[in-house]
Formats: sequence, structure tokens, C-alpha cells
Amino acid sequence: MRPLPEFAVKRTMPNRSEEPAYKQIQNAIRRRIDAGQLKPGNPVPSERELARLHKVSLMTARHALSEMARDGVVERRHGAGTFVAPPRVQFNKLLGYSEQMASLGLTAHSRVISCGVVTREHEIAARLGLAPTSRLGKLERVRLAGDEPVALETCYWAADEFPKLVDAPLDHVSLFGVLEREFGVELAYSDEEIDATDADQRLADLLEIQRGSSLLRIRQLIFSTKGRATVYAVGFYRSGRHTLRVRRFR
Amino acid sequence: MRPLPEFAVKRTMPNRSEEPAYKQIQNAIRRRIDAGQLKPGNPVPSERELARLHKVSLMTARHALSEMARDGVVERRHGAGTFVAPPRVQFNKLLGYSEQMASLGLTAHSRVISCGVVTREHEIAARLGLAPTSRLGKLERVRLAGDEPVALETCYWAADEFPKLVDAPLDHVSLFGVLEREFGVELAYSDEEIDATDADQRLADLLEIQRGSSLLRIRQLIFSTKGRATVYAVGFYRSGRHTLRVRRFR
DNA sequence: AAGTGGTCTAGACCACGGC
DNA sequence: CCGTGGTCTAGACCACTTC
Repeated sequence: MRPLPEFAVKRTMPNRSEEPAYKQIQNAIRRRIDAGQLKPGNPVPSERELARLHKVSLMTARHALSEMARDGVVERRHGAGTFVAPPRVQFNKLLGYSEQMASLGLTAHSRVISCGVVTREHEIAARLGLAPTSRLGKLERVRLAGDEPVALETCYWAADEFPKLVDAPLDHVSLFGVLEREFGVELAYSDEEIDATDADQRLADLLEIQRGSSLLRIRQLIFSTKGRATVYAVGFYRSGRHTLRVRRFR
Repeated sequence: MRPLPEFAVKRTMPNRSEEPAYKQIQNAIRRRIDAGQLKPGNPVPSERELARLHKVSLMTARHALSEMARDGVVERRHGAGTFVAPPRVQFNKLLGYSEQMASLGLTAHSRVISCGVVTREHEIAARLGLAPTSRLGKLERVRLAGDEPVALETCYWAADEFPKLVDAPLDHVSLFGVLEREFGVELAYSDEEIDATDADQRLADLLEIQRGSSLLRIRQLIFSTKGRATVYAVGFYRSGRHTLRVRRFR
């Protein structure tokens, strides 16, 4: 609950230099949900109750709940009340390989095939919005499930922008994680092209499959929250070992 | 603009039994955008101006603009104003094959391979939320680009729910279109599983490719706006002839 | 009938953007 | 500086759900 001034007086905008009242209300509710104190389907306090509890006007309490409803955290039913929304399944969620495995309760292992700087990938530089001959960081990793190779993933980024990235222990840690923690890059979304192709000799050797075997190819251009193309990645996934799940809307 | 009562008087809720004032404001702005009178990047009237024009309070004008911003129709910039948002590219959009071709400026052709009712597809019936032995409508079509076959698509639906669907001229018309126009089904979204596989003899013959060639397989469970699983579809797409584009979010 | 969310008023001050 | 959106007040009536 928001602290009150020592001598509470009538005020039109009491909240100077603090977090907005409506966000404090939202946070209070979110905390109760996170703590398991409020479970899906449970009612959250009504607008009038929140207004009284937090000593704000109805419109402010209302703003807090409306925005949470917009975000899908709660559901509002006219005449009935406001209720904690059922946990939403995350669709079309951009995850690194490590994160995908973690979400399945598995540990990701990788084998770094190559890691360095290249200058002759003109088309990829263009996709990243760079000059054709720009220096690009390039990382090739074979992804393993248990001992079995399931995918080859190749990532590219502007070498000058993330200089020390090639030195990170990327056989153990998540590229996404390093970018976000070490470089403060917030990734926002990726545009992906998905098709089927078949394994050439090199892919066949790396993935321990037959040449010509079917592979799922995913090419992704990953954008930061600032709308900047940050990473270009190409992955080849063994048939039968990897399924992409997406939801599309009418 | 909202009509005024003959003798305008002070009122707390003047809008009895009409469309809410904030929606009228939104519609007025939408109309101007649709008419091309307001183009992307153009400013829309400020909160204060809308309040004055429509004779409503600031909060109401504000509500109108906030909701339009939430819907992505306009963008609000603190201290600067509210502007028509650039046209949003449609990502993760659920389209039938005919519609995809149309959106590329091409005409879709199909060859119906089989069309009828089956009763032994227990697993698919289950996915559609039906009893295992339910009667299912089944439609197999080869999709053509020019004269070249590029995909085999197989659709399943509850035969008892859409009885005359098997009689529709589905080599010319869109299944989605028939469902929406003839049966009043509003499709909402589809959950899709995408992977790579290779062609068996039958697929090879139908698609005029070699046995063992790579294919992109998309299995989709399509839901209506009522949240009901309505159509199950499996498509096999020739490598190099079909790319799926999706956007995923962090 | 009581309580809920939905719409709305007529103002206020604050923080930010561009001139 | 002025105009913009962002936050907020202290109420009001309406429409709906639940009892």
C-alpha cells in the first residue's frame, strides 16, 4: 500500500515522484497472484474495494484493473466481478535452444563447431542492416539431446557491436542470455522463414544422418526492443526430432 | 458527432441508450482513416480538441484514444500528440491456400483427390473433440501453382455438423470461405505443428517428385471464435516451393 | 436488493516535446 | 513557452449478475 503523507490533506495529485498509484495497485495484485495467494478463477478486490484500500478514486482503481484485463492477467465480468485469468499458454514465444530445453525440463548441450569473425557474408550483413562487407560474428553450434545431435544452429551478429561475444563460453551458456545480461540487449521478436530442405554432406556428418535426409530449416531475424535487427540465425533440425509449434490468427 | 438534446443541460450520463460516446469518437476517427482523409503519421485531434468537438469530458476523449492506441490504430507520443499508426503487417495470419495465393496476386487451383466421409480416424476425431468413431468429412486436394503440384492438403471436420460440405465445388472455392459464408462459422486461430518429413510413394506420385524428397509438414487444428476445434488439416509442401513465415515474440 | 463493472463529468497537476 | 499526453479526484448514473 502506498505510504500516506504525515498530515493527509485533500489532494488532486498526491503521488509526486513515486510510482503511479494504479501501477502500485497492479503490483500488489500481481504479487498476490505470484505468491499463490490468488489463484486462477479467484476474485480480485472490486474497483470500490481497491479504491478504499489504496485510498484512490474509483477511476484510478478502475484504470489499474482495466489495464490488467487488457494484459490478460485478470478477466472482468460485468456485474459479477474481476477474476484471476487462467494461466495463458505462451504461443509464438521466441526462445533460445537452451530455454526451450529448460521449458521441457531438459538440459541443453551444445558443441561449438566454429566461432569467429567473417567478412564475406554480404547478404546476411544486409539483413542485419549493415554494410555488405561488415565484420560479422559467426557461431556454429551442434545442439544435442542427450548424446544425439539434433540440430545445427548458426548465428550472425555485428562483430563491432558485440566485440567480446566470441569469447563467451557459448557451449555452456545461452546466446540470448549473454546478449541480454552482458550487453543489455532486450530481444523483442523474430521474423522467421520456415521450410524443408535436405542434408548436404557436411550437415549429414555433423548431425550423424544420411545425406539427403529431410531437415526443417528455420531462418530467423531477431529484433531488439528498439526495432533493430540484432541476430540472424539459421537452424537445421533433424526430421522427427524437432517440431515447431505456432498459433496463427484469423 | 453525437446529436445533442434539444435543450442541452448539465448531465452526468447523457448518453442513454445510444452508442457510448467514446465509441462514437473512435468511429469518427476510424471513418476518417478509412476514407484516406487521415494517413499514417498524420496527427489525430488531441484529447482536448476531441473533448471540445464531441462535447465530452477529457477522460472520455482520453478513453477513446487510449483504446485505439491499445488496438494499434493510433500511436500516442507523450508531449507530442496522437498519430495514425503505420499499417500493420499481418503476422501469423491464418489463411487458406486460396487466400494465400490471392494475397500474392495469384490464383489458386486445386485438384480434388478424394472427398467423402470416414469413420475410422479415431485420433483425428479426438483432436476435434468428437467420439472416436464419429463420422468425419475428409477432403484431399492437391494444390497447384500454375500446372505444377506444390502441396497435398487433407482436411477433416465433423460430418454431422457440416453435412453438405462434401458437395461444395471445393476444387474452385475456398474451404474457409464456404465454412464462413455457408455455415456461419467464424474461424479464430489455429494451433500448428510444423516439421520436416519425406515423401512416401503416394505423395511422390501426387506431387510429381521423387520418393524420399523433403517435405514441409504442417498439421493444424483450427478453432472457431467460440473456441471449438472445427477443422483438422494436414499439409505436405514441396521443398523449395513453400515457405512459412511467422513472427515470434519474446 | 445489493454489489459489480461500464460510462461519464469537470475539473486538477505533472512530465514531456517541439518551437 | 505552450500544447500534448499521463495521472488523478470525487463523485454520478446505468446495465448487469447474483442472491
